[in-house]
Amino acid sequence: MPDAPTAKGRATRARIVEGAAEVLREQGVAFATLDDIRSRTGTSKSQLFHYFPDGKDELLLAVAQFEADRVLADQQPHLGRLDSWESWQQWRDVVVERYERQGDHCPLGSLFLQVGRSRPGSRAIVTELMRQWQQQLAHGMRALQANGMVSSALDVDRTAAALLAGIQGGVAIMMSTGDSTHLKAALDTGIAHLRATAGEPTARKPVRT
Amino acid sequence: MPDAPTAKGRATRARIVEGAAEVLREQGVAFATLDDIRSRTGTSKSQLFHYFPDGKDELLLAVAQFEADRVLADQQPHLGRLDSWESWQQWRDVVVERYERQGDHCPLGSLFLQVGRSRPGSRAIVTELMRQWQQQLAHGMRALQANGMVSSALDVDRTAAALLAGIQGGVAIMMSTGDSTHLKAALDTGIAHLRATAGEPTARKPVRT
DNA sequence: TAGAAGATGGACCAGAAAGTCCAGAATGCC
DNA sequence: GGCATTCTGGACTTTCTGGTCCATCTTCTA
Repeated sequence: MPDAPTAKGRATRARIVEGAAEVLREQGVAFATLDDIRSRTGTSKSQLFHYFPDGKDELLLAVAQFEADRVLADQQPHLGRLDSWESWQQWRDVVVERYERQGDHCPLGSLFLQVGRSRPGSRAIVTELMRQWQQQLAHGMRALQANGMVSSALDVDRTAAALLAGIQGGVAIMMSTGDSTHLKAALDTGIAHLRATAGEPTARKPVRT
Repeated sequence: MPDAPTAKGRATRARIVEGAAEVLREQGVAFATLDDIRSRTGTSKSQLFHYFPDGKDELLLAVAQFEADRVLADQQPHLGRLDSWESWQQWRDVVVERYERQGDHCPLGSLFLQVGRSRPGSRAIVTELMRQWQQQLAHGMRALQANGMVSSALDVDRTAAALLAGIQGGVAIMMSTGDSTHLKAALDTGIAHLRATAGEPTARKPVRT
Protein backbone atom coordinates (compact mmCIF):
# COMPACT_ATOMS: atom_id res chain seq x y z
CA MET A 1 0.00 0.00 0.00
CA PRO A 2 2.42 2.65 -1.15
CA ASP A 3 -0.31 5.16 -1.92
CA ALA A 4 -3.83 5.58 -0.79
CA PRO A 5 -6.51 5.99 -3.43
CA THR A 6 -8.16 9.06 -1.97
CA ALA A 7 -6.77 12.37 -0.80
CA LYS A 8 -8.08 11.75 2.67
CA GLY A 9 -6.33 8.43 2.76
CA ARG A 10 -3.06 9.93 1.68
CA ALA A 11 -3.34 12.60 4.32
CA THR A 12 -3.97 10.03 7.01
CA ARG A 13 -1.08 7.92 5.86
CA ALA A 14 1.22 10.91 5.90
CA ARG A 15 -0.02 11.87 9.35
CA ILE A 16 0.81 8.41 10.59
CA VAL A 17 4.31 8.47 9.19
CA GLU A 18 5.11 11.90 10.54
CA GLY A 19 3.60 11.20 13.92
CA ALA A 20 5.40 7.89 14.11
CA ALA A 21 8.65 9.63 13.30
CA GLU A 22 8.08 11.99 16.22
CA VAL A 23 7.28 9.21 18.61
CA LEU A 24 10.27 7.20 17.50
CA ARG A 25 12.59 10.14 17.87
CA GLU A 26 11.32 10.87 21.36
CA GLN A 27 11.08 7.41 22.81
CA GLY A 28 13.46 5.42 20.71
CA VAL A 29 12.49 2.65 18.39
CA ALA A 30 12.92 -0.05 20.98
CA PHE A 31 10.37 1.48 23.30
CA ALA A 32 7.77 2.86 20.93
CA THR A 33 4.64 0.79 20.54
CA LEU A 34 1.97 0.87 17.92
CA ASP A 35 -0.34 2.13 20.59
CA ASP A 36 1.90 5.12 21.22
CA ILE A 37 1.85 5.91 17.54
CA ARG A 38 -1.88 5.33 17.38
CA SER A 39 -2.62 7.75 20.16
CA ARG A 40 -0.14 10.34 18.95
CA THR A 41 -1.58 10.39 15.47
CA GLY A 42 -5.19 10.14 16.53
CA THR A 43 -5.78 6.98 14.57
CA SER A 44 -7.06 3.54 15.29
CA LYS A 45 -5.40 0.19 15.13
CA SER A 46 -7.28 -0.68 11.98
CA GLN A 47 -5.98 2.41 10.25
CA LEU A 48 -2.42 1.50 11.02
CA PHE A 49 -2.88 -1.90 9.46
CA HIS A 50 -4.98 -0.50 6.67
CA TYR A 51 -2.15 1.67 5.44
CA PHE A 52 0.64 -0.67 6.46
CA PRO A 53 -0.72 -4.17 5.94
CA ASP A 54 2.60 -5.76 6.80
CA GLY A 55 2.44 -4.23 10.21
CA LYS A 56 5.03 -2.53 12.28
CA ASP A 57 7.98 -3.38 10.08
CA GLU A 58 6.43 -1.76 7.07
CA LEU A 59 5.61 1.35 9.06
CA LEU A 60 9.12 1.55 10.45
CA LEU A 61 10.50 1.25 6.98
CA ALA A 62 8.31 4.10 5.79
CA VAL A 63 9.52 6.22 8.68
CA ALA A 64 13.11 5.32 7.84
CA GLN A 65 12.62 6.55 4.31
CA PHE A 66 10.98 9.69 5.62
CA GLU A 67 13.92 10.37 7.90
CA ALA A 68 16.47 9.56 5.25
CA ASP A 69 14.90 12.09 2.93
CA ARG A 70 15.18 14.72 5.61
CA VAL A 71 18.84 14.14 6.20
CA LEU A 72 19.95 15.49 2.86
CA ALA A 73 17.17 18.03 2.61
CA ASP A 74 18.29 19.59 5.89
CA GLN A 75 21.75 20.19 4.46
CA GLN A 76 20.52 22.06 1.43
CA PRO A 77 21.12 24.33 -0.25
CA HIS A 78 24.68 24.28 1.09
CA LEU A 79 25.45 20.66 0.31
CA GLY A 80 24.54 21.23 -3.30
CA ARG A 81 26.84 24.23 -3.72
CA LEU A 82 30.19 23.32 -2.24
CA ASP A 83 32.22 25.39 -4.68
CA SER A 84 34.00 27.75 -2.32
CA TRP A 85 35.66 27.54 1.05
CA GLU A 86 32.96 29.72 2.42
CA SER A 87 30.21 27.39 1.28
CA TRP A 88 32.04 24.42 2.77
CA GLN A 89 32.20 26.27 6.02
CA GLN A 90 28.53 27.12 5.94
CA TRP A 91 27.66 23.54 5.20
CA ARG A 92 29.86 22.40 8.04
CA ASP A 93 28.03 24.69 10.43
CA VAL A 94 24.66 23.48 9.24
CA VAL A 95 25.61 19.87 9.77
CA VAL A 96 26.88 20.51 13.27
CA GLU A 97 23.85 22.55 14.14
CA ARG A 98 21.44 20.00 12.72
CA TYR A 99 22.86 17.12 14.69
CA GLU A 100 23.36 19.07 17.86
CA ARG A 101 19.71 20.01 17.70
CA GLN A 102 18.71 16.45 17.03
CA GLY A 103 20.22 15.57 20.37
CA ASP A 104 21.12 12.11 21.36
CA HIS A 105 18.93 10.21 19.03
CA CYS A 106 19.63 8.71 15.68
CA PRO A 107 16.31 7.77 14.16
CA LEU A 108 17.85 6.12 11.19
CA GLY A 109 20.42 4.10 13.00
CA SER A 110 18.00 2.71 15.50
CA LEU A 111 15.34 2.05 12.91
CA PHE A 112 17.89 0.13 10.99
CA LEU A 113 18.76 -2.04 13.95
CA GLN A 114 15.16 -2.67 14.80
CA VAL A 115 13.95 -3.67 11.40
CA GLY A 116 17.03 -5.76 10.96
CA ARG A 117 19.89 -5.56 8.55
CA SER A 118 18.71 -8.69 6.86
CA ARG A 119 15.74 -6.96 5.37
CA PRO A 120 16.71 -5.67 1.97
CA GLY A 121 14.46 -2.67 2.41
CA SER A 122 16.25 -1.05 5.30
CA ARG A 123 19.67 -1.70 3.87
CA ALA A 124 18.66 -0.15 0.57
CA ILE A 125 17.51 3.04 2.25
CA VAL A 126 20.75 3.55 4.11
CA THR A 127 22.90 2.55 1.17
CA GLU A 128 21.17 4.96 -1.13
CA LEU A 129 21.41 7.78 1.41
CA MET A 130 25.12 7.22 1.81
CA ARG A 131 25.60 7.04 -1.93
CA GLN A 132 23.87 10.34 -2.57
CA TRP A 133 25.56 12.06 0.33
CA GLN A 134 29.01 10.97 -0.74
CA GLN A 135 28.28 11.88 -4.31
CA GLN A 136 27.40 15.42 -3.36
CA LEU A 137 30.54 15.76 -1.30
CA ALA A 138 32.59 14.47 -4.19
CA HIS A 139 30.84 16.87 -6.51
CA GLY A 140 31.80 19.74 -4.25
CA MET A 141 35.40 18.60 -4.17
CA ARG A 142 35.50 18.45 -7.94
CA ALA A 143 34.14 21.96 -8.04
CA LEU A 144 37.07 23.06 -5.90
CA GLN A 145 39.42 21.25 -8.22
CA ALA A 146 37.88 22.99 -11.20
CA ASN A 147 38.50 26.30 -9.49
CA GLY A 148 42.07 25.36 -8.84
CA MET A 149 41.53 25.48 -5.13
CA VAL A 150 42.37 21.85 -4.57
CA SER A 151 45.02 19.72 -6.16
CA SER A 152 43.76 17.89 -9.19
CA ALA A 153 45.70 14.87 -7.97
CA LEU A 154 43.41 14.45 -5.00
CA ASP A 155 41.57 11.15 -4.90
CA VAL A 156 38.15 12.70 -4.64
CA ASP A 157 36.13 9.55 -4.15
CA ARG A 158 38.30 8.26 -1.39
CA THR A 159 38.45 11.61 0.34
CA ALA A 160 34.69 11.99 0.13
CA ALA A 161 34.24 8.51 1.53
CA ALA A 162 36.55 9.33 4.42
CA LEU A 163 34.77 12.58 5.15
CA LEU A 164 31.40 10.86 5.09
CA ALA A 165 32.72 8.22 7.45
CA GLY A 166 33.97 10.94 9.75
CA ILE A 167 30.58 12.57 9.83
CA GLN A 168 28.79 9.33 10.54
CA GLY A 169 31.21 8.45 13.27
CA GLY A 170 31.09 11.92 14.73
CA VAL A 171 27.34 11.73 14.91
CA ALA A 172 27.44 8.25 16.36
CA ILE A 173 29.86 9.30 19.06
CA MET A 174 27.76 12.33 19.82
CA MET A 175 24.72 10.12 20.25
CA SER A 176 26.62 8.03 22.73
CA THR A 177 28.52 10.61 24.67
CA GLY A 178 26.50 13.76 24.13
CA ASP A 179 29.61 15.54 22.97
CA SER A 180 29.94 16.97 19.48
CA THR A 181 33.70 17.37 19.63
CA HIS A 182 34.34 14.42 17.37
CA LEU A 183 31.86 15.54 14.77
CA LYS A 184 33.48 18.95 14.62
CA ALA A 185 36.94 17.43 14.56
CA ALA A 186 36.01 15.17 11.67
CA LEU A 187 34.52 17.99 9.66
CA ASP A 188 37.27 20.48 10.37
CA THR A 189 40.04 18.00 9.81
CA GLY A 190 38.43 16.82 6.62
CA ILE A 191 38.15 20.35 5.27
CA ALA A 192 41.66 21.16 6.47
CA HIS A 193 42.87 18.13 4.59
CA LEU A 194 41.31 19.52 1.43
CA ARG A 195 42.85 22.92 2.02
CA ALA A 196 46.22 21.37 2.63
CA THR A 197 46.26 20.02 -0.89
CA ALA A 198 45.63 23.46 -2.31
CA GLY A 199 49.32 23.85 -2.85
CA GLU A 200 49.67 26.67 -0.42
CA PRO A 201 52.10 25.94 2.36
CA THR A 202 50.91 29.05 4.11
CA ALA A 203 48.63 28.36 6.98
CA ARG A 204 44.99 29.16 7.22
CA LYS A 205 43.03 29.83 10.30
CA PRO A 206 39.48 30.14 9.18
CA VAL A 207 37.84 27.52 11.30
CA ARG A 208 35.77 28.55 14.18
CA THR A 209 33.81 26.63 16.73
CA MET B 1 25.87 -8.93 42.07
CA PRO B 2 29.11 -7.90 40.47
CA ASP B 3 30.97 -10.98 41.62
CA ALA B 4 29.89 -14.37 42.71
CA PRO B 5 31.25 -15.68 46.02
CA THR B 6 32.37 -19.07 44.80
CA ALA B 7 34.51 -20.13 41.89
CA LYS B 8 31.66 -22.12 40.45
CA GLY B 9 29.43 -19.11 40.59
CA ARG B 10 31.96 -16.94 38.86
CA ALA B 11 32.37 -19.50 36.13
CA THR B 12 28.64 -19.69 35.56
CA ARG B 13 28.35 -15.96 35.48
CA ALA B 14 31.12 -15.70 32.95
CA ARG B 15 29.51 -18.44 30.86
CA ILE B 16 26.29 -16.50 30.83
CA VAL B 17 27.95 -13.28 29.73
CA GLU B 18 29.96 -14.93 26.98
CA GLY B 19 27.04 -16.98 25.74
CA ALA B 20 24.79 -13.97 25.81
CA ALA B 21 27.34 -12.05 23.79
CA GLU B 22 27.27 -14.78 21.16
CA VAL B 23 23.51 -14.84 21.00
CA LEU B 24 23.31 -11.08 20.78
CA ARG B 25 25.86 -10.92 18.03
CA GLU B 26 24.06 -13.56 16.03
CA GLN B 27 20.48 -12.52 16.46
CA GLY B 28 20.73 -8.88 17.29
CA VAL B 29 19.76 -7.37 20.59
CA ALA B 30 16.25 -6.60 19.51
CA PHE B 31 15.45 -10.22 18.80
CA ALA B 32 17.36 -12.07 21.48
CA THR B 33 15.30 -13.27 24.41
CA LEU B 34 16.34 -14.43 27.82
CA ASP B 35 15.21 -17.85 26.79
CA ASP B 36 17.62 -17.87 23.89
CA ILE B 37 20.43 -16.97 26.23
CA ARG B 38 19.25 -19.48 28.77
CA SER B 39 19.27 -22.33 26.30
CA ARG B 40 22.54 -21.29 24.72
CA THR B 41 24.34 -21.15 28.02
CA GLY B 42 22.69 -24.22 29.48
CA THR B 43 21.33 -22.36 32.44
CA SER B 44 17.99 -21.84 34.03
CA LYS B 45 15.88 -18.77 34.44
CA SER B 46 16.68 -18.60 38.11
CA GLN B 47 20.39 -18.55 37.40
CA LEU B 48 20.01 -15.61 35.09
CA PHE B 49 18.25 -13.65 37.75
CA HIS B 50 20.50 -14.97 40.45
CA TYR B 51 23.54 -13.43 38.81
CA PHE B 52 21.76 -10.44 37.35
CA PRO B 53 19.09 -9.48 39.84
CA ASP B 54 18.10 -6.42 37.89
CA GLY B 55 17.17 -8.58 34.97
CA LYS B 56 17.82 -8.21 31.32
CA ASP B 57 19.15 -4.68 31.45
CA GLU B 58 21.85 -5.62 33.88
CA LEU B 59 22.85 -8.57 31.77
CA LEU B 60 22.96 -6.48 28.63
CA LEU B 61 25.12 -3.97 30.38
CA ALA B 62 27.53 -6.70 31.44
CA VAL B 63 27.68 -7.91 27.85
CA ALA B 64 28.30 -4.37 26.68
CA GLN B 65 31.24 -4.08 29.01
CA PHE B 66 32.50 -7.44 27.84
CA GLU B 67 32.33 -6.37 24.22
CA ALA B 68 33.86 -3.01 24.92
CA ASP B 69 36.85 -4.65 26.54
CA ARG B 70 37.34 -6.80 23.48
CA VAL B 71 37.37 -3.88 21.12
CA LEU B 72 40.66 -2.48 22.35
CA ALA B 73 42.13 -5.86 23.22
CA ASP B 74 41.62 -7.00 19.64
CA GLN B 75 43.74 -4.11 18.42
CA GLN B 76 46.67 -4.91 20.61
CA PRO B 77 49.56 -4.95 20.61
CA HIS B 78 49.56 -2.67 17.58
CA LEU B 79 47.39 0.05 19.04
CA GLY B 80 49.77 0.41 21.94
CA ARG B 81 52.87 0.80 19.77
CA LEU B 82 52.04 3.31 17.10
CA ASP B 83 55.54 4.73 16.90
CA SER B 84 56.42 4.04 13.27
CA TRP B 85 54.63 4.21 9.96
CA GLU B 86 54.90 0.49 9.75
CA SER B 87 53.13 -0.04 13.02
CA TRP B 88 50.38 2.35 11.99
CA GLN B 89 49.93 0.32 8.86
CA GLN B 90 49.80 -2.93 10.77
CA TRP B 91 47.26 -1.51 13.16
CA ARG B 92 45.20 -0.29 10.23
CA ASP B 93 45.15 -3.77 8.75
CA VAL B 94 44.13 -5.32 12.04
CA VAL B 95 41.25 -2.91 12.45
CA VAL B 96 39.97 -3.56 8.95
CA GLU B 97 40.33 -7.28 9.36
CA ARG B 98 38.65 -7.31 12.74
CA TYR B 99 35.58 -5.46 11.57
CA GLU B 100 35.32 -7.25 8.29
CA ARG B 101 35.28 -10.49 10.20
CA GLN B 102 32.73 -9.19 12.61
CA GLY B 103 30.36 -8.83 9.69
CA ASP B 104 27.29 -6.72 9.73
CA HIS B 105 26.72 -6.55 13.40
CA CYS B 106 27.69 -3.96 15.92
CA PRO B 107 27.12 -5.49 19.33
CA LEU B 108 27.97 -2.36 21.18
CA GLY B 109 25.89 0.01 19.13
CA SER B 110 22.78 -2.08 19.32
CA LEU B 111 23.24 -2.83 22.98
CA PHE B 112 23.48 0.84 23.57
CA LEU B 113 20.22 1.50 21.79
CA GLN B 114 18.42 -1.27 23.58
CA VAL B 115 19.44 -0.40 27.08
CA GLY B 116 18.76 3.20 26.38
CA ARG B 117 20.97 6.20 26.27
CA SER B 118 19.29 7.54 29.37
CA ARG B 119 20.88 4.91 31.53
CA PRO B 120 24.11 6.25 32.86
CA GLY B 121 25.67 2.80 32.73
CA SER B 122 25.59 2.28 29.02
CA ARG B 123 26.72 5.78 28.25
CA ALA B 124 29.63 5.43 30.60
CA ILE B 125 30.84 2.27 28.91
CA VAL B 126 30.85 3.81 25.46
CA THR B 127 32.32 7.08 26.65
CA GLU B 128 35.14 5.33 28.43
CA LEU B 129 35.87 3.14 25.43
CA MET B 130 36.07 6.15 23.14
CA ARG B 131 38.24 7.99 25.59
CA GLN B 132 40.77 5.20 25.85
CA TRP B 133 40.78 4.55 22.14
CA GLN B 134 41.36 8.16 21.28
CA GLN B 135 43.99 8.46 23.95
CA GLN B 136 45.98 5.61 22.47
CA LEU B 137 45.74 7.11 19.02
CA ALA B 138 46.92 10.43 20.37
CA HIS B 139 49.73 8.70 22.17
CA GLY B 140 50.84 7.14 18.91
CA MET B 141 50.74 10.49 17.18
CA ARG B 142 52.87 12.03 19.87
CA ALA B 143 55.34 9.21 19.44
CA LEU B 144 55.60 10.14 15.78
CA GLN B 145 56.10 13.74 16.76
CA ALA B 146 58.83 12.76 19.15
CA ASN B 147 60.56 10.92 16.33
CA GLY B 148 60.25 13.95 14.14
CA MET B 149 58.03 12.10 11.71
CA VAL B 150 55.07 14.40 12.20
CA SER B 151 54.98 18.13 12.62
CA SER B 152 55.10 19.14 16.23
CA ALA B 153 52.48 21.75 15.46
CA LEU B 154 49.89 19.12 14.69
CA ASP B 155 46.83 19.35 16.89
CA VAL B 156 47.08 15.79 18.10
CA ASP B 157 43.89 15.65 20.09
CA ARG B 158 41.77 17.00 17.31
CA THR B 159 43.38 14.75 14.75
CA ALA B 160 42.93 11.72 16.97
CA ALA B 161 39.30 12.64 17.51
CA ALA B 162 38.77 12.93 13.78
CA LEU B 163 40.44 9.62 13.10
CA LEU B 164 38.38 7.92 15.74
CA ALA B 165 35.24 9.40 14.26
CA GLY B 166 36.27 8.14 10.85
CA ILE B 167 36.71 4.63 12.19
CA GLN B 168 33.38 4.65 13.95
CA GLY B 169 31.63 5.96 10.88
CA GLY B 170 33.44 3.55 8.62
CA VAL B 171 32.32 0.67 10.78
CA ALA B 172 28.79 1.99 10.96
CA ILE B 173 28.57 2.33 7.21
CA MET B 174 29.97 -1.14 6.79
CA MET B 175 27.31 -2.50 9.10
CA SER B 176 24.67 -0.88 6.98
CA THR B 177 25.95 -1.45 3.51
CA GLY B 178 28.24 -4.42 3.92
CA ASP B 179 31.03 -2.49 2.25
CA SER B 180 34.28 -1.69 4.03
CA THR B 181 35.35 0.96 1.54
CA HIS B 182 34.56 3.80 3.87
CA LEU B 183 36.39 2.29 6.79
CA LYS B 184 39.48 1.83 4.69
CA ALA B 185 39.16 5.31 3.25
CA ALA B 186 38.88 6.83 6.70
CA LEU B 187 41.92 4.98 8.00
CA ASP B 188 44.05 5.57 4.94
CA THR B 189 43.10 9.20 4.63
CA GLY B 190 43.72 9.74 8.30
CA ILE B 191 47.17 8.22 8.12
CA ALA B 192 47.90 10.08 4.91
CA HIS B 193 46.94 13.26 6.66
CA LEU B 194 49.52 12.52 9.32
CA ARG B 195 52.16 11.74 6.75
CA ALA B 196 51.39 14.94 4.91
CA THR B 197 52.45 16.96 7.91
CA ALA B 198 55.74 15.13 8.12
CA GLY B 199 57.87 17.77 6.48
CA GLU B 200 56.02 20.89 7.47
CA PRO B 201 57.74 22.96 10.08
CA THR B 202 55.26 25.76 9.46
CA ALA B 203 52.00 24.62 10.86
CA ARG B 204 48.39 25.16 10.31
CA LYS B 205 46.83 26.94 13.17
CA PRO B 206 45.40 24.45 15.57
CA VAL B 207 41.79 24.95 16.37
CA ARG B 208 40.50 24.55 19.79
CA THR B 209 37.07 23.29 20.69
C1' DT C 1 29.33 -33.95 60.34
C1' DA C 2 25.94 -30.64 60.47
C1' DG C 3 24.26 -26.39 59.33
C1' DA C 4 24.45 -22.40 56.46
C1' DA C 5 25.13 -20.20 52.25
C1' DG C 6 25.21 -20.51 47.50
C1' DA C 7 23.72 -22.58 43.07
C1' DT C 8 20.27 -24.76 40.14
C1' DG C 9 15.81 -26.39 37.92
C1' DG C 10 11.70 -25.33 36.16
C1' DA C 11 6.84 -24.42 36.75
C1' DC C 12 4.12 -20.46 36.92
C1' DC C 13 2.40 -15.58 36.48
C1' DA C 14 1.20 -11.14 34.58
C1' DG C 15 1.41 -7.78 31.44
C1' DA C 16 2.26 -5.98 27.13
C1' DA C 17 2.03 -5.53 22.47
C1' DA C 18 1.31 -7.03 17.68
C1' DG C 19 -2.13 -8.30 14.93
C1' DT C 20 -7.36 -9.67 13.66
C1' DC C 21 -12.10 -8.71 12.77
C1' DC C 22 -16.29 -6.71 11.75
C1' DA C 23 -19.57 -3.20 12.00
C1' DG C 24 -20.47 1.28 10.56
C1' DA C 25 -19.37 5.98 8.76
C1' DA C 26 -17.56 8.74 5.06
C1' DT C 27 -16.49 9.39 0.40
C1' DG C 28 -16.16 8.93 -4.51
C1' DC C 29 -18.33 7.58 -8.81
C1' DC C 30 -22.03 6.83 -12.20
C1' DG D 1 -29.48 9.53 -5.35
C1' DG D 2 -27.63 5.16 -4.89
C1' DC D 3 -24.08 1.81 -5.07
C1' DA D 4 -19.27 0.59 -4.32
C1' DT D 5 -15.14 1.56 -2.36
C1' DT D 6 -12.50 3.35 1.10
C1' DC D 7 -11.83 4.73 5.70
C1' DT D 8 -12.41 4.46 10.70
C1' DG D 9 -13.33 2.77 15.58
C1' DG D 10 -12.36 -0.23 18.95
C1' DA D 11 -13.02 -4.63 21.10
C1' DC D 12 -10.83 -9.02 21.11
C1' DT D 13 -7.35 -12.68 20.62
C1' DT D 14 -2.99 -14.68 20.86
C1' DT D 15 1.54 -15.08 21.58
C1' DC D 16 5.54 -13.96 23.70
C1' DT D 17 8.66 -12.87 27.30
C1' DG D 18 10.47 -10.81 31.34
C1' DG D 19 10.19 -11.83 35.83
C1' DT D 20 8.76 -14.53 40.35
C1' DC D 21 8.81 -18.36 43.47
C1' DC D 22 10.03 -22.25 45.82
C1' DA D 23 11.88 -26.78 46.20
C1' DT D 24 16.16 -29.17 45.72
C1' DC D 25 20.95 -29.97 45.23
C1' DT D 26 25.75 -28.69 46.00
C1' DT D 27 29.53 -26.57 48.29
C1' DC D 28 31.85 -24.35 51.96
C1' DT D 29 32.91 -23.81 56.79
C1' DA D 30 33.06 -24.42 61.77
